[in-house]
Amino acid sequence: MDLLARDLHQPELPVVCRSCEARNGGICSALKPAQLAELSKHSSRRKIEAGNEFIGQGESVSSYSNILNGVVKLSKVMADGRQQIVGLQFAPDFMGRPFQGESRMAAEAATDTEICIFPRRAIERLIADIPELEHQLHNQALKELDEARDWMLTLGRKTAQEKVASFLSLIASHSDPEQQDISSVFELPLSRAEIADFLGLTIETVSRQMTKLRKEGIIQIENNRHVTVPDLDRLAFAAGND
Amino acid sequence: MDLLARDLHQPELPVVCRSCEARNGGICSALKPAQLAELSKHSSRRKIEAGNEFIGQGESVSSYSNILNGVVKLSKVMADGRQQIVGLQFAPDFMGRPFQGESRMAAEAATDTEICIFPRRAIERLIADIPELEHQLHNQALKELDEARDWMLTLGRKTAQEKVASFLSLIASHSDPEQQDISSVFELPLSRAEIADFLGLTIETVSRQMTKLRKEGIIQIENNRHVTVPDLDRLAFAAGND
DNA sequence: CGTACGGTTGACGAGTGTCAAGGGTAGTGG
DNA sequence: CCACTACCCTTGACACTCGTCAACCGTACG
Repeated sequence: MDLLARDLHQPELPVVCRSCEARNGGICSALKPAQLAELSKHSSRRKIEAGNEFIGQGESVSSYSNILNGVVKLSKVMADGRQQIVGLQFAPDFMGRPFQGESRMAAEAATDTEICIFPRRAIERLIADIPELEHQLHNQALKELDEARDWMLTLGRKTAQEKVASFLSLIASHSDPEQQDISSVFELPLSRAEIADFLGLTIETVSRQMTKLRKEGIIQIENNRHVTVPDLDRLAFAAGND
Repeated sequence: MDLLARDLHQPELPVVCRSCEARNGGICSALKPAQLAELSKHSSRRKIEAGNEFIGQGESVSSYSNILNGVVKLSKVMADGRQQIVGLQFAPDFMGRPFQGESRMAAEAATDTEICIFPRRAIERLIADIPELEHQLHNQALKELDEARDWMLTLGRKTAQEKVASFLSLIASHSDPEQQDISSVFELPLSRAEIADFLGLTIETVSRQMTKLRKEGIIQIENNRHVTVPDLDRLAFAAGND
């Protein structure tokens, strides 16, 4: 509400940005309207269907983007096919690796996703001009570093059941920003195979642990993807977060 | 040589910094002599013995530091005592988490270590003034993020033998900057217990895999800590890096 | 000489992976 | 409307890697 009002008083704000879901949380919040206008001239929206890989591992990257909605998975693959998801990104995260031409992992839309694409050159010019922008990107990098290290603990030291519970906790925390006090209801953005690749397990083990959590009453499952968590504290406990 | 010559032509360079091992690689390389002089007024050197924990998990942090020499391990502990090392830092890495008062992990000297300490306020003032400094820190964060994600693949998808070989490869790559083409000789900075905590294994499994690599001729071991790798390519292959 | 500590080795068992079969649902075509 | 297929998920039986428990070794140190 407040934000819409502000928009009315800033008629110079680019039209395409006015209704942007990511403008207030993403990197664009570091930009002044004039700068946003300049950037928006070079940017474009794009819808990506679930399952679509839009950056390949080892591929050269000529653009950056903001996630407007949806979930993107970042994954690494070994030569023999073993795969590990090394990060999930949600709106309004920034994607792309400043100061590096080549991606060290693949990016794939886990759900239907919409992104706002900026050419590489435009972003790098802006970074040079606007310290606040680099500050924003730095903070996002630090956030992702924290998440990666938390997940290292999960991968290295937790049991299969704790891993699955940790994953469900993670998704729950990204689903219900408002009523995540006690219970939570959400759609899983990943298939069982993807969850396995995120947790360093097999499909079968993920499935068994989901069943076990269900039988213990910690979660309810409908349609494989729709999950209800009646008591988030119990789930956190099952995840090993005492 | 060249750098020493430059120092002679910049007499305003702080005395304590002139012989600093980290000055040309660490964050200090982003500073002009005058800024370095200002910062050095508030900085101090400190030696830390191996095994000494100097930042506790959940502790508030009032200072940042550069590693001058030695190896520092960053680790997380679960409530029941399970532990995971989430990063190793070598000279001239910067330590400390900008824009966050509390550490989410513990920092402990793995070997005898020397660091250069800066008060929190001084660094944060400098960051605000010098965009290049934030750029430097941003780059270090991105480097650590890459390393963390590489390690996620190791933790989630590699076998015990591949994990141990990966660890040895990592150490080798940080030991012999000059002759790491074919073979490598180095001292392990971590005990078996610490290696286990880094790899998400037990001491016994690490020990067994070391023995196995030794019997296969991929490594030679003396005194538990002294390791020789006759063929780094073979080690990389054993680590799953084809 | 005794103790402490870190590392190795062996025997055994638990947890997770592998392989295989089967169930549920959606989409397709007759 | 009903096969028929394809896909994802679940479940079971079994195997194997890795963890657990215990004994032992070598070195450092008092």
